[in-house]
Amino acid sequence: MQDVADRAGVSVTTVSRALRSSDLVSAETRARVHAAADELSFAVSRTASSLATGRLGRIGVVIGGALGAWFNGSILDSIYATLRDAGLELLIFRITTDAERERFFATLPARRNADALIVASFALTDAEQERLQDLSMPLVYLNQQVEGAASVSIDDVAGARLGTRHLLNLGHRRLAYAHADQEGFVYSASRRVTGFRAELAAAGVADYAVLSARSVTDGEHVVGQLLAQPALPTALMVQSDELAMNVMAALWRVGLRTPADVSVLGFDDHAMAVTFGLSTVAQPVDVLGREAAALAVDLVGAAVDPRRGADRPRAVTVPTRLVLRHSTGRPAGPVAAEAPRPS
Amino acid sequence: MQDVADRAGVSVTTVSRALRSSDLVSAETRARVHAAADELSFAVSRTASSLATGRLGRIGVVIGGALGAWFNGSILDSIYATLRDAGLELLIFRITTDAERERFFATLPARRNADALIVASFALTDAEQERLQDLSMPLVYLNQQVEGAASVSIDDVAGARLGTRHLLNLGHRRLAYAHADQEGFVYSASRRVTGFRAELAAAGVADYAVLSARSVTDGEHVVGQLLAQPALPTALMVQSDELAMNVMAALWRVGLRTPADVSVLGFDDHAMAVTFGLSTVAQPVDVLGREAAALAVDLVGAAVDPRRGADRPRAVTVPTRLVLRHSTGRPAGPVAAEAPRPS
DNA sequence: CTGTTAGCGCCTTCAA
DNA sequence: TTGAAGGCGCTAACAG
Repeated sequence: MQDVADRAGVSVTTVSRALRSSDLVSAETRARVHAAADELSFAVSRTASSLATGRLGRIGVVIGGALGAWFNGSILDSIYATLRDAGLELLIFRITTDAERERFFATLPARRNADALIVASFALTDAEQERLQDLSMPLVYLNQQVEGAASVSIDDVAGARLGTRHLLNLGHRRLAYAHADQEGFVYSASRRVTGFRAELAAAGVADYAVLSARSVTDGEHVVGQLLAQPALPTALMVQSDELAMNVMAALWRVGLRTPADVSVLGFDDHAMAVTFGLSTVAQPVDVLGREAAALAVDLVGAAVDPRRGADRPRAVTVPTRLVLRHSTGRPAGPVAAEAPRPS
Repeated sequence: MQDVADRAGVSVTTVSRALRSSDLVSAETRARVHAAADELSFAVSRTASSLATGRLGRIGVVIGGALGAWFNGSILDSIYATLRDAGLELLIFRITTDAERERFFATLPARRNADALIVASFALTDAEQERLQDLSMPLVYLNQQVEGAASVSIDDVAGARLGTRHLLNLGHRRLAYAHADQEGFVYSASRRVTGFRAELAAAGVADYAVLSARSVTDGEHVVGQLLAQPALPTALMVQSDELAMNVMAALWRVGLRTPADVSVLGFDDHAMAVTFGLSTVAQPVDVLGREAAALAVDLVGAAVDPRRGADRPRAVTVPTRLVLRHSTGRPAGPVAAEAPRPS
């Protein structure tokens, strides 16, 4: 910075101000400084300014599971975009194993290393939540409600009801719900089955089964259980698109067609859902990420300037919506369904 | 740090050393310091140490396209894991639009903000490459060869030949290759078609077509062109799994079965390929990411301590391999193919 | 093995 | 509108 100052014939202070486009610098001086900086292709060291200002300019995101997983990748995309617009960096804390989890909460590497933390779809224990409070830094929870903390989430119950209602409206009266055993630390969409049950109860339909898979990839097992029912359900709601697609593929393999033989409805709106024509309850990941990031940015701002504290609601709920493609249709009956089928 | 020092009854210097587990501190002192640090739940500020040491402890990754895209997400996963083991952070520079691209190369935000840069599957112009050289920081290219720079990549030509040979070995003599128009700045696997052609030439097979899609999602268009051939090709090699899956789905929709009517072979080994039984030429993303990160770490080390310069080869090539599932089989003939089919 | 002394590069008073 | 001085928290010589 000293060299820029020399070249522009001003002091470092002025360079600092000019580069941050402070209005305490005359337009002319500012131009001169910028020119000098360009010629020297000088860039301010974020590290040094962080040290001086006490603000890191960085928001941490705690992610459970692989970054390549659909939800994680998508959410990172929208968080990234929002932070970037705010001139902030994204710092990822990925947690994939129990060991990593323990280590994260033991050492809290985010301490003094980010201005705020977004906890993305990661089911925390009470102890872990408290531990995070100790960080005494702004916290935003994503798809997880925490007493007194800022959060952004979808309403899983409402979403599942929405989907179930669709199946009901199509005329299905013998249904099933499939979910994957939760993998421990990753956020579990377990409230969805509650919505499924509630909607059926409200409609007076009691003929349904709840099936489970060992993993999100285990469509076979779901189909196995489906076939074991006294009478084959005509519609199946699945906890996530990923599992739903595995179920669809398994269904096709045993010669069952969707939706002619069984309707399949997913949840999420996974990138590949379009490809295979999976109808689904869409979760607006882009909105989720954007809102969470915006909240984090706000909270950081509020921490600096307490006057603008409550700009934004602290707990926002983002609506889900139904996306109809080709995997749901009327149950087979006197008049055969005519929706396009994959086989 | 001062408070830890007070509590442990030593100087800040000693605290600093103890916390970095320097062997210049007695075991006893170190224990005392660690105890004090724990009690105060103190964490070293990376920002401050960066400023003092001149090393950022951070590796930048330039990524073209969405973080949620399969390749990007997967590569980030393996890079992350390797960096984390080395105690380094990951800083993402995502570039999705031309505007972002220009801005990135104009401002070079990575300058003074990362110790090294990994350029992931992002086709750079010569001017852009030079611009990066100006950064004078260690550079590692991923799936892109740059004169004199470190790189990690697969051999696209060899991979495509491998896949083509498989189709040939199955008995196919009328083939097609499908690719998506490159999206401009994202890395293009255009060398793959070269491998396809070369292998066919070597086998003396001249009966083939090259089809193109407008996007990676546009399976319909590929199928349209496929059906327009004088005689339906019995096997189709596709540039990427994502496009291949869209093609498969389109094929099924028009009533063509894989592999009974046409074999489909992808390239990548996308996470969803298993689900839909897509045979493919696997690209080992985990190895790619790990090697690239390791190379970056080495180069940073070498920059500090020039003695250990050439530990690791500067241009590594990672082998692809064939993964056979259910989308490829013998062409229909006197004896019908019996591989499982999705319909 | 431990402490003292100087910065790292920037930003924020305070003065001019 | 500009500059000078001091300090952010840590680490790297240099002593001892």
